[in-house]
Amino acid sequence: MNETVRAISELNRVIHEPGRLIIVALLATIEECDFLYLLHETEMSKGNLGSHLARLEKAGYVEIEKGYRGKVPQTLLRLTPTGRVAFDAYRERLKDMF
Amino acid sequence: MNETVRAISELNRVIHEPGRLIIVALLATIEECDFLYLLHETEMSKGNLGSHLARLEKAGYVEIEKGYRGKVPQTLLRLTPTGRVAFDAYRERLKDMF
DNA sequence: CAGACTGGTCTGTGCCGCAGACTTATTCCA
DNA sequence: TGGAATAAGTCTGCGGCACAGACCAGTCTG
Repeated sequence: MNETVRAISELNRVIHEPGRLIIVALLATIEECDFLYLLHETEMSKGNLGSHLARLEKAGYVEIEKGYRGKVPQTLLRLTPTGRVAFDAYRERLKDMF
Repeated sequence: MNETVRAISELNRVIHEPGRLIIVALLATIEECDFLYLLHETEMSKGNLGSHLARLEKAGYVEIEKGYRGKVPQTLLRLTPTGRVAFDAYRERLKDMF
């Protein structure tokens, strides 16, 4: 098995999925945002976005903080340190690929 | 929608899937090989490899030529020009991403 | 001629991406 | 003040896909 093959087969599948890759890439640059921002930016459906976020949280890559802005509920999303490490590692593997 | 998001959401899903990405990346460098070479190199199961190849053929990215080596059947795999273009485009998008 | 090897194909299963309906709470407006 | 509209998600169901492994047809080997 050559190095390219190894690099690809070791890609982090949680991050590799385009829907989640978008989320992680966004959070990596903007630090923090709310659900609606992601909803508009990604153009996903609410259901899809919600499930991707749940998956990222389960993996320990994203922190989901449910709170209020005034009386309106608001969910804030942040990349965890673990998530950032995983994302950086993912990008390194991509570079190895080519 | 920012540029990174756009680049990711326009990624070619056929190629993006790691199983097929391995196949395409291999074929891009070695030009031609047979089924068993891929089988060993990728460490996939036969069923999985066969279905990925079928999908790539359907997309017009890989050419599957069934023939014989002596009396033993042999299937040769090649990237089509379309496949090469698609792969190059995929890599360009990845570069745009970061 | 039995058993092993080559070179694949077929079938089944379980997970996952995705959309949209549903929910609860608040605010706007006539 | 009652009803529509909006915010902010959650829940449910469907279809498709990745993947493994059983199966098969032909060939070689002892």
